[in-house]
Amino acid sequence: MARKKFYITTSIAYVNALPHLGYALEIVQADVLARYHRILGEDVFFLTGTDEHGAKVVKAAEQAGKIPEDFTDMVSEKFRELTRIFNLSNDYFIRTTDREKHWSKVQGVWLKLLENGDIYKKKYKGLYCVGCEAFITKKDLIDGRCRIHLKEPEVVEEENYFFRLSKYSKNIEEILKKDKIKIIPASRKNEMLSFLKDGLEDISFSRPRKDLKWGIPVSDDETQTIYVWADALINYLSGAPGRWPADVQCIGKDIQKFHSLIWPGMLLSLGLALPKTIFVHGFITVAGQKMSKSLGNVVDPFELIKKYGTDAVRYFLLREIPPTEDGDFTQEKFEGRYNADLASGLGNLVARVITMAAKLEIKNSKTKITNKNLKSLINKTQKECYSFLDGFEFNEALMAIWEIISWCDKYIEKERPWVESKNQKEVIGNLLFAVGEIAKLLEPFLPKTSEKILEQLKTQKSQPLFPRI
RNA sequence: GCCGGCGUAGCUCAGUGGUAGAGCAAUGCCUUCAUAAGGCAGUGGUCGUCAGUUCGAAUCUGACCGUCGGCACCA
Repeated sequence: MARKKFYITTSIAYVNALPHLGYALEIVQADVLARYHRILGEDVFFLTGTDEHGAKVVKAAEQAGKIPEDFTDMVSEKFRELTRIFNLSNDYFIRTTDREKHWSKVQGVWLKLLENGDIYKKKYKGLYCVGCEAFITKKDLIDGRCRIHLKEPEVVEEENYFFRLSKYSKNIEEILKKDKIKIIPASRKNEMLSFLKDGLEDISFSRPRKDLKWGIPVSDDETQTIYVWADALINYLSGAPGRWPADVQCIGKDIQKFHSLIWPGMLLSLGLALPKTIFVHGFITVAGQKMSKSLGNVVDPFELIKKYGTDAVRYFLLREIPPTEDGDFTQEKFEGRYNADLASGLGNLVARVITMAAKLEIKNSKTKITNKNLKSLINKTQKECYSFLDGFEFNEALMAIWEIISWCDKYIEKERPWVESKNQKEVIGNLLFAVGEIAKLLEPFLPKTSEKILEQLKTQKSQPLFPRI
């Protein structure tokens, strides 16, 4: 029998700025799911990458004194490095500047949409701010003036290609209502449904080449550049040939609309299958405030990892940040979690068990579980853990695992296995077994730590997993 | 403005009609195998405010206050 396929994607990161902790959350969550489904024996493909076109990137490149080609190479490499330091198990890293893999696919999709009659040319009327050298939206206005340049914008008309999204509006509404694409959490689905009530409008799919050179040219019209949606979303096809449809697409709440409305519209037009689940995570605030350059409170994941280690940061993101809501980062919260859960909890338990086993020369390979309560707790926890992961509840899954740790600490206190007795070896045997099971359960979340624990069980040499801060 | 979420111990949150819960932090005691780690016990809350339904409300209803999010071409 063929193995069940599992295709999971993250959004592709926009390379106008360096990676921050919020993006790390998304790739770590996706990594846990990918690793979990590999454990289930499924044929997993895990895709991530970078989105590299558009005016903002050109601007950021200029500010950095670089040409877009070099700038995007540099920033994209930073994101690739992020995947490495987080120990990500992604199978591919797609870049939208990849002409061979991505451009050709995008242009092919464009032609298909055109063939289906879903792309047409239309005059686009927009508010253009001379100061910004770009179209701005009503949101950018204060008293009818651009909030940056305090000038009234001009109404400018230009010709764009449009995608007939309106045609699929009813269809998309049905799809979301019937959970043919399951949006998690439900509150995000409701947002989309309320949006769909009024029906969707057609959306522009291109910009004049003169305004946007850094992008993929429209297949049969050199005067136009393909706009972000028709470019970036295609990465899910170009980055993993033969893998579509995705089982899970991990995204942030800011780009929900594109994934829950525009993307399904495109797929319907193309006659492709729909993604099964869209998982929408929240944002990370810093001491209750939005992370932003202007506030100067952007948390650099590279520095965090350098200071605390990969798995400590993974643990914080998965345990402290609610999966689908905003969560808060502070140094105090981070170190609190670290000391309480990782150093005193997991790390300390592993150390005391291994030390006792080593002293008595009890080989892990010969241990078996004799305590019925422990046995049923482990079985129960494994089931819970898997079902929490099916529901994207990473924090709950970790809490369940930590119950075993707590049980073991109580068990040690009660049995006092450092005192010589006739069941001393049996007790330590049970503990060794439990620690091994904890390590196995932790693999999707803290892969390196899991490995270290299993290694220590073999060598019986205790080394601190998480030195106390 | 419209729509939706939330407001429970110092902090983070669980708890959808029947005598208020967990983890962290703080306190006391016990213990020493272990990363000054572990165990036990207590402390700690008029469950946002007001009104209503009910024998009985954190839990249902309404109003109000506070807070957060959504309301398409920035991704």
